[in-house]
Amino acid sequence: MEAEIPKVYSPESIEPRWARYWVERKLYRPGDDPARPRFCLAIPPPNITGSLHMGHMLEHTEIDILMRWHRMRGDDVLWLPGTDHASIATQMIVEREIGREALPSLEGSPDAARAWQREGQRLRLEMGREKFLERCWKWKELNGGTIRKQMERLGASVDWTRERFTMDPAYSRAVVEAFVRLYEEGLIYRDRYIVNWCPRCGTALSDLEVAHEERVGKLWTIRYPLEVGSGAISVATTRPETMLGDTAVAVNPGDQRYTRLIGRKAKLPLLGRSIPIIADEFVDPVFGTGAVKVTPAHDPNDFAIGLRHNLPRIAVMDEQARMTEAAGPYRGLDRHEARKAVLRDLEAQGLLEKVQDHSLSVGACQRCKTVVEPLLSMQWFMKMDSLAESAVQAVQGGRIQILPESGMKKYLNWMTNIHDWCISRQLWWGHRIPVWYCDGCGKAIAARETPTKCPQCGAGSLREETDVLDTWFSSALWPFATLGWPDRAPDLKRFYPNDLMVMGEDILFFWGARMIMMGLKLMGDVPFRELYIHALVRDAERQKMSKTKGNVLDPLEVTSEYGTDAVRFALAISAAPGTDIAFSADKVESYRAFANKVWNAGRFILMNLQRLPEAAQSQLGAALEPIPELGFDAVAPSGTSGNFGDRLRLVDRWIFSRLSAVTREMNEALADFRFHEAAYIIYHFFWHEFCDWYLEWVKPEITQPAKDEKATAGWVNLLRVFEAALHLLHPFMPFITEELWRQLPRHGKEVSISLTSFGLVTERLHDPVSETQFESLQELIVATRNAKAERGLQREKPSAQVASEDLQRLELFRNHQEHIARLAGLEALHFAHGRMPADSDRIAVSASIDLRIFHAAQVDVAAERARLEKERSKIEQSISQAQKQLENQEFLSRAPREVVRGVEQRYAELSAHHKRILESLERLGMDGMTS
RNA sequence: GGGCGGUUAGCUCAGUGGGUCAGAGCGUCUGCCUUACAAGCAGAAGGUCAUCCGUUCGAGCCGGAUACCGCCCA
Repeated sequence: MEAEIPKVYSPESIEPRWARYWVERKLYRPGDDPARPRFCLAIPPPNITGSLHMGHMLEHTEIDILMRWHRMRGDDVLWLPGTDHASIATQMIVEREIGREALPSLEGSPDAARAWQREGQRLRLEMGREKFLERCWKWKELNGGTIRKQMERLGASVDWTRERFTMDPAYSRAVVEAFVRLYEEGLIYRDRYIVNWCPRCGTALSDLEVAHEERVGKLWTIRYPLEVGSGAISVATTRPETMLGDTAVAVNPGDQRYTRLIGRKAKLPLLGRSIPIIADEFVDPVFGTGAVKVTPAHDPNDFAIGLRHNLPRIAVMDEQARMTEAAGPYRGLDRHEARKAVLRDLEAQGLLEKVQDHSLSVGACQRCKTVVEPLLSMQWFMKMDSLAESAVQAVQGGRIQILPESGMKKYLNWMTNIHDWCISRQLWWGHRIPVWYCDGCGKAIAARETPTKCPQCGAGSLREETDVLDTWFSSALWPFATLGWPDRAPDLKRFYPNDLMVMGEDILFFWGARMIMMGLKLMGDVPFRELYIHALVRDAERQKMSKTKGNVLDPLEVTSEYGTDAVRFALAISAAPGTDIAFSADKVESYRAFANKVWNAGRFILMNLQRLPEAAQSQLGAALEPIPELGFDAVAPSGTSGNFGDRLRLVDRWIFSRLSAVTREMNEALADFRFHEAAYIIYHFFWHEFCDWYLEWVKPEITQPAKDEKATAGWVNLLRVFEAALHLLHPFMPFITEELWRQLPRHGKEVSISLTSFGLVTERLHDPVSETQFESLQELIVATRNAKAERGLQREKPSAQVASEDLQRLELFRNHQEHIARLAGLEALHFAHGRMPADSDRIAVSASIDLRIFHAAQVDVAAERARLEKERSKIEQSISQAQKQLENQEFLSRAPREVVRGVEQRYAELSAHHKRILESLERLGMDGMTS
C-alpha cells in the first residue's frame, strides 16, 4: 500500500499531464464580470525565429508567478500571449533556407551558412516579393508553434484564446492606422539622410540596431597638398577609403596652427579635386593633426558639417558597399579592397605620412555582425521630440512606474537624448509602408486602403512604397493592438491600460520606451502602469550566455532533467531586483531537492491518511469544507466555529501564527517584485518550520491510526497547514502543488489549485505569545542535541535534567516533556527549580536555563575548555560592545527608549551567560590537569 | 566622453524605512540508512561587509573620494 507513492519525486510523470490539463480546460481565460478588479499583462512577444532561452524562462517564470498570485487573490487576470514577426531576422532565416535548398552539397562545410545566405538573397530577388512572402508565411506556420509548445510545457498561465501575432490581419490593420495617423500629423516624414546601412542585409537600421564595439584599428595621416603653393595640410583618418568622397578639409576655428590656411584650397590626392579648407567648431584640435577630412555622404558628423557649410555630397560607395563611378579608378572595388588600393597609391605618391595603432568604436549590424556603413539615402523617419517629452512626463509624473529605479534613470537618460527614429527597412517580410507615389505629380499618399488615383492630380498611375516598417514600430502598438485597436473593442475598454509590463533591460529602449510613446500618442494614455525590468540570466561564471561561447542552457533540457518546478524555483529565488542571475545546474539541483522534500511531506501525509478508517477520512473531508461566510481562515479546527485559539495545541497556534506571517510577508514581497524573498520565505517555512518542526512534532499521532474523534482534530490542523502551504507555494511550483492538492480530501470536484485563494490564513491567527513559547521549546531541544553531539553522544539516548528559576518556563517544558525528549533524543527529562551547581557538566542553555545530560562518557577536558574559551571570547566582545553603548550618555539620551532597553536587556543576559561560562571554565580547571 | 550598476563566508548571492543583520544555498568537516524524504536527518567550522574620509549617540546600510570589475549610450 505504501509503495503506491514513489519515494523519489519524478516531475516528468506529472508535469506534462497538468500542462495539458490547464490548456485544454482553458482555465486562464479572464471572466467577463466588469465588477471584478482586473489584472492584465501582455507578454513581451518572443520572436518567431527562435525558441525560448533561459532569459525567456526567467521572464515567464516571474510573470507567471505574478499572474497566478493575482489570480489567487481574486483578480480577473489576463496574460495575453503572442509572437513577433521579426522582420529582419525572419527574412535572413528564410533566405538561408532557400539557399540551403539550392546548394545542398555545402552541408557540413564551414562557410555553408554564409554561402546559403548569399545565394538565398539572390534567389529571393529572382523569385520576387510575392513568392518570397509565401515562403515566409509557410516557414512561420511550421515554426511559429515552437514557442507556444514550450510555454505550455513551462506552465505559463496565459489565455491561449487571445493569442496574437504581429502580422495577423487585424494587427496589420492597426499598424496601417498608426502609420497613417502619425503621417497625417506630420510626425512621420521622408527625407534623404545619413543612416546606418547594413551592406549585407541591404537595409537601413535604426541607431539601436547598431552594436558599437571597441576595436583596434589604425589612424592614418594623409598629406593633402595645397592647391596653390608648395605647402600641404595633413589630416588624420580611420577610414582612408572614404577620402574619395571628400569635399572639404576642416579645422577648429580656434586652432592657431591653421588660421592662415582657412579659406584656401587643398588638392584631394588621387582624384585631384579641389576642396576648401574650412573652420568648424566640431573639429577637436587635439585629435590627430587637428585637421580632418570631410566626407558628407559617408559620415553623420561630416554630413552635419556639410549642411553648415553647404558642401556637396559625393557618394563613393553604393548599397553593397562597393565603390561607385564617383570613385574614379577605384570604382567596382568593395570597401575593403578600396582601402588597400587607396593606401597603396597614397604611399606610392609619398602622401601617407604616418600610421598609428588606434582604438576606435566600430558599429556592426546587430543581426549579422557586418560593419555598418553610414549611407546617404531616402528613408522614413519618426519625429521623436514631442513624443519623448510626454513619455518623460508620464514617468516623472508617476503615471508609469519603472522598477527597479535604475531602470527609470536609464529610461529618462535615453529619452532626453533621443534622435529621430529611422523606421523604414529595405526588406520584404514585415508591414509594408502604406504609401503610394503618384507618377504624375510625385505626391506621396499615405492611405488605409489602396488608392486608385492621386488625390492631388487625379493621375491613375501610382507606385506602392516598397519598404517595410521596422519591426519595433509594430510591436510598439502591442499593448493595445492586441486588444482590438483601432476598433472600440470590449477587451480594449476592459484591459487598457495594462497593469504591468515585465521585460529585460535589453529591450527597454527598443520596445518599452516606444510602447510608452505610442500608447500616449495613439491611446491618449499610458500602455501600462508599472514596468518591471528583470535581470539577465548568466552562466555560473557570470558570463553572458551565448551560442558562440557554448554556455547556453536550453530551458527544455534543464527542465526535463530536473523538472519545471525546480527550474522555476531556482530562477525565482535568484531573482533579486537589479541583480543578474548566475545560473547553474547546481542551483537547480538544490531546488529539485526542495521539490522532493515537498513531495515526501505530501507522501507522508497521504500515506498515513490512507490508513485512517474510512469513517474518519470522510469526517476529515467534511471538517475541511470551507465555511463560505467565514472564509477558510476562520474555520475552527474540529469543525466547530468559535474560539479558535483555545482549542489548539501550542504547536498548532505556533504554526498558524507563522503561516499568517509568511502569508503577509510573501504578499509584501511580491507586491515589490522581490521574487527572491517570496521564494525564500515559503522555502524556509515549508522545509525548516513545517517539515523540521511541525511534522516531526505531530509524527507519533499521525503514524498511529486514530481511533476516536479527538485524534482527527490533529489531522484537521495538519491538513489545513499543509494545504495552506501548497497554496502559497503554487505560484512558484505550479505542477507539484497541483498534483498534491488534488490528492487531499475534498478536492474531488474542484478544478485546480490555481483557481483557489492564495492566503488561507490571515493576520487573525498571528500569535506572538505562542511563537515565543514554541521558540523556547526549540531552543532547549537544539541545545540538547548540540550538547549531545559535542559529547559524542549522538547515538546514545541519555537522560537529562533541566533547571530554571523561571517557573512558567519550567511548566512549559514539563507540559511538553515527551515531545522534547523524543526530538532531542533523550530517554527521559527531569526538572528542577532553581539553578544548577556550576560543574563541568552543567550546560548554560541561556541566561536562565541550565541543562545537564547524564552520561558515562569521559569528558574531553581539553576540547570542552577550548569550546568554552571560544564562547567566552565571543560573548565578551558582545558585552563590551553593549557596555560601551550603555556608558555613552549621548546614546542614552538620544536613542529611542526601546533600543536602549533592548541593549540593557541584552547586556544583562550576556553578563549572566558569561558568568556561567566562567564558572564552568573554573570548574574545568579544577577537574582537569592543568590550569 | 555621458549614464547605470557592482565589490559581504571557499563559490554564487541576499541583506538600502541606519539600532539581534553579520545571513542563505552550494561546497567543506563530524555523526547518523532514526518506518516521509541519503535529492535525507542531526550537529560544526568559516567573513576587519574593497579602501579611506565624513554625517550620526550608533553605519554593509546614508554622503564624498579612491581602487578594481561590469553593462548601456555617444
